[in-house]
Amino acid sequence: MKRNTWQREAVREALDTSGGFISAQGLHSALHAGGSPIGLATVYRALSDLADQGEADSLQSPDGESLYRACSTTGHHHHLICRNCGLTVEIGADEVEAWAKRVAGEHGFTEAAHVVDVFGLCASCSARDIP
Amino acid sequence: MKRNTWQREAVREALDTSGGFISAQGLHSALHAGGSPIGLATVYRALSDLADQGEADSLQSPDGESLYRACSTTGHHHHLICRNCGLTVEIGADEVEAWAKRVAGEHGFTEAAHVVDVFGLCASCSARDIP
DNA sequence: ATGGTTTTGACAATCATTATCAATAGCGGC
DNA sequence: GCCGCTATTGATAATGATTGTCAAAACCAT
Repeated sequence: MKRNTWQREAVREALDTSGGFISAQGLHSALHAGGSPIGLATVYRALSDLADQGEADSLQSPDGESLYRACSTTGHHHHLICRNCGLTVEIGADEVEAWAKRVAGEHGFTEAAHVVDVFGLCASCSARDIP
Repeated sequence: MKRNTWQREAVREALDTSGGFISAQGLHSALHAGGSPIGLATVYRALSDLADQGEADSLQSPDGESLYRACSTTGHHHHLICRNCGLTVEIGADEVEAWAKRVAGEHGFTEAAHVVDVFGLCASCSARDIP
């Protein structure tokens, strides 16, 4: 049976609040900064549970960290992420789904999963012009 | 100044031989199995050099390891990878390039880069078992 | 409130990767 | 070919994220 604990709620809420993608360690720091005595291991567990249940998305930062984010869209989708400020836009991508499935099929591959993420500079960061 | 050492050659050759994506640790094991006394740290350095020079592609496996591969196509391309045996097919993806650029533009993003990789089971691995 | 279980959290363990640094080995100049 | 300078190597320590351990605490149906 699955139980409801304030720790899980805290993680869920912190995720919602953060807005963009954040690491487990980062979330733990944020929670501690907010006065919560939650343990690091618990944050990892909660995040991985949320990800399993589809309540959170996860992806790997370019340097190998796992990042998490509360996703509003419940179905399968991808992300457009500002590499400067972290602003994230959820994007549906039927086009890409179809393409991935077709390409996999053409080469005899089955059980195709895919990783599709777009990184760029959002409008305001572009305007401000980053080096 | 950059020097040519048999170690770097060994890594380059092992990469060519391997065919698919392989981890630094895996390459090191393979080299040792072949009798080479090359050091692990050296393999890491050589791989990261090759990746910098564009002689190798690198990507992160779903579980966070960095994988490397000698890429035959010099230009921009993506990969279709067997998650069981590592067989890799290089795929051009004009469709996806166009899509990524368009989606980024629609949201005011600039300097869009993208990560697009498809993981699946290749024909022979599909035919053989796998639960 | 009670009991049976799940969950927590401090800490150890693991795993990939990077840094350290003395010893080694390319390479240009002789 | 031989010297010397310096980049490179490699054994090992260090790092940093993540996972495992397990007794104590918390949850929930009764």
